[in-house]
Amino acid sequence: MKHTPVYEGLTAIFKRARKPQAVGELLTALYKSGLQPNKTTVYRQLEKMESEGLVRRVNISDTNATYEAVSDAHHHHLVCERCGEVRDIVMKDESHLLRTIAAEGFAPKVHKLEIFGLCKECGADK
Amino acid sequence: MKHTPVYEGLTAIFKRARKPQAVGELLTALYKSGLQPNKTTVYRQLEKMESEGLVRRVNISDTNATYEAVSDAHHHHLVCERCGEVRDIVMKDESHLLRTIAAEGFAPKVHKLEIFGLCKECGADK
DNA sequence: TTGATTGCAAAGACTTTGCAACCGT
DNA sequence: ACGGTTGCAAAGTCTTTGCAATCAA
Repeated sequence: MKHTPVYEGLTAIFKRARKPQAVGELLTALYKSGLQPNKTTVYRQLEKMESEGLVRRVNISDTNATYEAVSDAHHHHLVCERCGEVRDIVMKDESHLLRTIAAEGFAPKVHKLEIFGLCKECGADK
Repeated sequence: MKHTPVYEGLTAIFKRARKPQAVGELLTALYKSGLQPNKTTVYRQLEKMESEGLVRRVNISDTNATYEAVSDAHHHHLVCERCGEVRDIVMKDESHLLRTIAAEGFAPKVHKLEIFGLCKECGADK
């Protein structure tokens, strides 16, 4: 694989990102880091990084492709509907979930769980 | 609320649908039932039905808005990546999930769980 | 009658594709 | 040199909006 500026820029951004990144956010972040790649290039790099297993697409937005680093431990997302904060949450035990699925004869590969609601701060000052 | 043909057509389709419906599928189904509404009308009716709490949007596709009837019991989706089949699955006990979330101080409103993998048939003939 | 609904065309947003130029190895 | 990468423009999809005409209550 080639080490191009955009590739390394994206890798660095994902490394320090504390929440999933939309394509537009990634583009902005790249500009801030001194690169000005074309939007097309970002799409193509993300496609490449996804096929390499470095990032995965997440379902927190209906309208914008959003990615996060795969290196993170398996987790899900708490999405605040008011302030937009996205926090990772680790389920302590998913065996019950997996057992239920297995009973259906279904072979799960990936599952995506997103919880929408109000975060601690937004739920408090209401 | 008005009882228009498209509205009633959509209601009937959702009633007999065994899986979430993409906008395109809904449009096709409407045509088959003798209606030929404009695509715009379908989008607008879905928007209205969602605000009325009759349907909800689901996350099984990254590119197409997909809806299901709200009347269904709370459940999640098993999505076969090979044949595209979508089956509902009811989790017997979600209290563990809810307890974990509560520990974060987060007030959940809705959560969406989609499991992608191979259904019984597609997993077998491989 | 009156406000909601509809169709059509146009605009909008996001994403993908084609192709020539460019860059890293 | 060679294959992957990039930028630009164009095309493609899905979705939304404006507006006048139409329809249901």
